[in-house]
Parts: sequence; C-alpha cells; structure tokens
Amino acid sequence: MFQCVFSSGVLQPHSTSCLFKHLFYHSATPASQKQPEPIYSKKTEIQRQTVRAHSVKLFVFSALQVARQLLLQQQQQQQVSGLKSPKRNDKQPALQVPVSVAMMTPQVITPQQMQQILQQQVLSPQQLQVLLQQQQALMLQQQQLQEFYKKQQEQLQLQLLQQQHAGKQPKEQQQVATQQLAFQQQLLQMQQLQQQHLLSLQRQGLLTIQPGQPALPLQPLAQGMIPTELQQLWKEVTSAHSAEESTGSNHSSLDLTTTCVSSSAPSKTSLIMNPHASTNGQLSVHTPKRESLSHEEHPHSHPLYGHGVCKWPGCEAVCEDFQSFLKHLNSEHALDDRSTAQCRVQMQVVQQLELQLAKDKERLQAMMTHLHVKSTEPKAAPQPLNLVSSVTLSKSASEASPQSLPHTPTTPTAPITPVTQGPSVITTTSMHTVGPIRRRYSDKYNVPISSDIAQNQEFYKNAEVRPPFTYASLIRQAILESPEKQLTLNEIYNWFTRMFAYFRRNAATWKNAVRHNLSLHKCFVRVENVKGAVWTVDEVEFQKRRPQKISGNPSLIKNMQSSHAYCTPLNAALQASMAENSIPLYTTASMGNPTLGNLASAIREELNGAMEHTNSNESDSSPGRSPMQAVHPVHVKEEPLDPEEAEGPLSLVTTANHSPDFDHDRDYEDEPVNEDME
DNA sequence: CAATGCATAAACAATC
DNA sequence: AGATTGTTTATGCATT
Repeated sequence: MFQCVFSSGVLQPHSTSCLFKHLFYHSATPASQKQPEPIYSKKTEIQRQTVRAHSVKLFVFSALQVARQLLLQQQQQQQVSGLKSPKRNDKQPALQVPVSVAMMTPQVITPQQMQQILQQQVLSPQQLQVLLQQQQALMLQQQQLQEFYKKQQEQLQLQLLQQQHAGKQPKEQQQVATQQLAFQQQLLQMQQLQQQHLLSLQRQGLLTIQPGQPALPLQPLAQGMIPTELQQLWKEVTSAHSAEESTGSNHSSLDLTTTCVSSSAPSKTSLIMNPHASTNGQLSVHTPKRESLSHEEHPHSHPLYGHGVCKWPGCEAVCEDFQSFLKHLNSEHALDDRSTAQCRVQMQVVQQLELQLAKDKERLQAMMTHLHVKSTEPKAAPQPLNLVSSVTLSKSASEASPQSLPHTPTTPTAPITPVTQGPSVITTTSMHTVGPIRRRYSDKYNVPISSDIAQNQEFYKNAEVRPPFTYASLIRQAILESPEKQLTLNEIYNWFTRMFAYFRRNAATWKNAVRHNLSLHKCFVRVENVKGAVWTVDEVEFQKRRPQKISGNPSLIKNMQSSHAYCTPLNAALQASMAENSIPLYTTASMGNPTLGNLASAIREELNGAMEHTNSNESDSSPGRSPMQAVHPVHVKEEPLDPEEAEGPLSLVTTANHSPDFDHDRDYEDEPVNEDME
C-alpha cells in the first residue's frame, strides 16, 4: 500500500511540502492501523493463556519506550534535523502535488509514520493538544489494559502453579508462551502506536529544529542516532538473549542466570529494567548477587523496585523497604521456569522493539536524508534574494542571537540546516511571545499575494508564520476577497486572525498597524455606510504605491514564494513538553511548507498588476498547473528561518515591555472569526 | 550616506 | 465611561 503511495505520482523536484502533501493524501488508509481495537478483540481469546506475558511485556515496553524517548531526546539535543516541515494540507487535497518515485525511498516510511508526520507537521497548538490527548488516551487505555491483565494474571498464575504441580510440563508451558507471544504482538501494536506517536512528536521536534547553521546538517543525526545507553542496552539484551538461546530450553533459565551472575560487567546483566534504569542508562540484574551490587551502587534504585512495590512483571507485591524487597525478590522471583520464561518473553519483546526502533530510525534517517538532499539540490537561486531573510530582524534579536540570523544558506550544502547554536533554548513562552518584531516584508517584490495566500492558506492558518506581505497588501487582500470588496475594520481584523495564525496574538500591535495603514495609505478609502464605515481599495492608488519590479524574474518569484515555506512553526505544546524534559531545543517559530505558489497565476497576477483579483479558489483547485514550474525547474532556495525564531527570548523581553497588549495572546484564540468573508 | 518604505508605538480625537 | 475606530506623529530598521 505504501509503495503504491509513492509510485503513483510525479513529483516536483523541489517541493518537500509537495511530497508531504502527497504522502498525506495517501495516508488516509494506513491510518486505520492505528486502531487499538484488535487488541481488545483478541484479548479475550488469549487472555487466559497469557499469564504474565503481557505484563512482562508492558514492563519491558515501558522501559524501552523510555529508552527510545531518551534516544530521541538525545537526537534532538544534537540539534540535527535539517528537515523542513511541510504544511499540513489535509483540507486541500486539490493542492496535492504528486511525488515522484525517484524522490522517495519507498521502504523508509510507513504509512502510519507518514500520516503521523503529516498530521503533526505544522501543528497548531490546538492540533498538538489533540494529539497529546490522543496519546494520553492511549496510555490510559494501556494502563487499564494492564490492570485488567494483572488481575487476570493473578488468577492464571494460580492456575499455572496448579498445573505445574499437577505435572504440567515445559511443553505446555511453551505452548502458553507461544500464545503469550501472540498476545504480545497485539500489545506490541498498541505500544507501537504510542511509540510512533511519540516518535512523531519527537520528529516534529526534530523538524522544528531549525537551520541557521549551514555546516551541521544531517550527519550528527545519523551518527547520533543511537545513544550510548541504548546501544549498550541493546548489546546487553542481545548478548543475554543469545546466551539464552544457546542453551537448551529446559535449562535456559539456569544458563541465563548463570550468565547474569557470572557477568563481570555490571551493565551486562540487565534483562529487565524499569524506565528509570533505562533512562539513566543503568543496568542491573535481577539476580540476588547482582541486586546487592546494584544496591550498593545505587541504593534503593533497583529497577525492580519502585514506590514500595515489587516491579517484577505481574507481581506488585508491596515491600516496606528495600531489604524486604530483596527478600521478596529472592523468595518469590527466584530461579524457576516461570521466571525464566518471563525473561525469555521479555527478551523477545525487547528484540522486537529494537527491530522496530531500528526500522523507525532507518526510516527517519532516510526521510531526512532524502529531504535534505532534495531541498539542497535544486537550489540555484541566482540572487541571494530571499523573502524571509529580507525581513528585518529586530535589533534586539540580532544582538541577542547573532547566530540565529535566518540568513539564507544559498549554498547547496546548507539547505535546511539546524541551528546548533544561537538561542539554544526557546521556551514556550518565548515562542508565544513572538511579539512585536520589526521585520521587513518582501512585499516589495510583488509576490502575488492572492495566490500565495491561497496556496498556503492552511499553512498560514496553522503556523505562526508571519505572512511575507505588508500590512497594506494584506488589508487589500482582505478587502478584495470580500464579496462586496469592502470590509469594516473589524472584519479586516477578523480576516487577519482567521487567515493567519500569526495574527492571533499581539492583537494590539497589529491592529494598530492595520488602522495605521488604513489611514496612511491613500489606496484605502473609507466609505460611509449605513451600518457605519467600510474600507475599500483604490487599486490605482495601490498600484502607484507599489512599483512593479520583478515581473521578469521568475526565479525571484519562486524564491519568494518558497522562501517562507521552510520555516516551521514551533509547536507550543511540543516545546512545552520538551521544556519539561529539559531538552535544549532550538526551534523555529514557524514550520514550513514549501508549497510553491502557482507561478502561472503568480506571474499572471504580476503582469496584471494585481488589478484583477485572482480568485483564491482558483489556485486552490489547481495543484500542479504551474507551467512556470515546468518551464523553469523550480529552484527551491533554502530559505532561512523565519526571523522570528531568531528572535529568541531576549527579543521577547525587549519587546514585551513595549507591548501594551503583550499578554493577550488568547484574544483571538477561540474567537470565531468567520463573520466576514462567508 | 540619504532617501525611502515599512513596522511599531503612541498620543489623540471621534464615535459607538 | 469604556471600547472602538480613525488620524497623526515619531522612531527605528532595512533596502535602495
């Protein structure tokens, strides 16, 4: 199915966003895989046999998940990503641009992942919240499942013991184990959902890590894929597993234990670990000897002991103190077939997870590599003109974070490179307070605003990226889009907030600017109406105001159009979560979607002097109709990040004081702004 | 370096 | 009276 996805299209060489759009377009079907139902449906039939398998597995899963999280966090810390994020375009299937097979490495991305990525790119805070909620729901489900199974397990444990006493032999146990495995698969799926979800979030984080430093593209990521801890963990598990495998099934427990005990390296004995252990990269044994050692080294931090209970899968026995826990461990979880079976199951689970993780990493890497290459290669911008970089950074921003300057890497080697320095940490707060920033729009380059907005509508709506147009242009656009070609001031406000996420904060600032522009420019004519006053546009004046400069330079236009696309909106929630994890994250204020505007319409509009407003719907419904792209292989210039990201906390502080409306971010958050235009 | 364009801030008045 | 709308001035930055 997935291959079908990638084999179905022809891709514009330049557009990462197109790729994502396309992928997203095809991702609807795979989404069904996310349904946890199968687990439930099968659980009843298997549960009787699944004594501890699930709990063991869950246990290991949680450990591995933590490990994976650690891994991903470390990846982020390495500031690798060079990925730009595509815009989410689920509402505009018409905009889907086919992806060429050549561009893709079909095996690297699963539909699920793709969809998740797509769904989570350019997330608005609301979207992310939903996702997080979903994840929480998943986790909740799992918890409930776990509890349920533990109950079942207690009963089954009794049965099992009875069976054993009654002379049941390993053979039957193996059968049980097999079924346990089957059940594990189910739970594994669920776990994978969570993991992928997490992974996606982390990817998002990766993607949001922004360029600015040409020299550090993907290598760090590739090399840093596997944190030391995880690698070690892997090694441990693998070696242990192989050790176990090498022994007869009947004696595996003994051998396994022997291996553990005899292991000289403390870190070589951990078969079961809890999240804490994995997080710390500490490995410990569950054998008595090892425990004592572990205890000495890390007092009361036994992987199998936490919150006063035994963490042995399916046990949960309450242990007053660590000593009693050790006693309990030695007495209840001594070497026997049961413990051995649990270990085996666990190892298999771990291996599966490792495989899955490896695959995911591979895919991620391939994706990033692919995107990196793609975005890099087409860049042939004749001039360093870039829309975003043309934006003026505020003084404070520049001073505060010189490295964060969104300068366009016009070199082919530095496309979407992550910024590894500069404002290393941008807090959620700072992200939200992108506040009054002085920046220059590229409006002067005459990018056809209507087509740009139309093409990137979803992007602008969700990403807090400042549209690369002047207030005057935006106001004009708002007015022209209205049926009556006239709007009240409030309607103009609403258009701004509705069309651009960016204008959902710092209302006082930009509203003032809007009013200022309306009054200042002759092209805006105030007309007294029955209900009050409306604003109209005097196109002649407007055209006077903006000399047409670049009609003849398509590449410039292209650059303009694509430039702002590579910025990724910082996901507030994501950032918050990262902040919670103390992950130094440098993110951008915007996430990009390189939706290249429809150049044809762009040029047309350009030539027409934008006199005749192009219907935005028109461009919406014609995805790949850009002749210009065909004629001129699009050169996507690696545009710099939105300067906002470069702003950094300092800028925030400096501007915050000036902004009377500084803290009114939510002014428009939930405000329905649909009165006009509809 | 000056001119220009734009963003931002703010004072102020008129109106709702 | 307070909020909104509209005008105007000032300032700073970037581009030309």
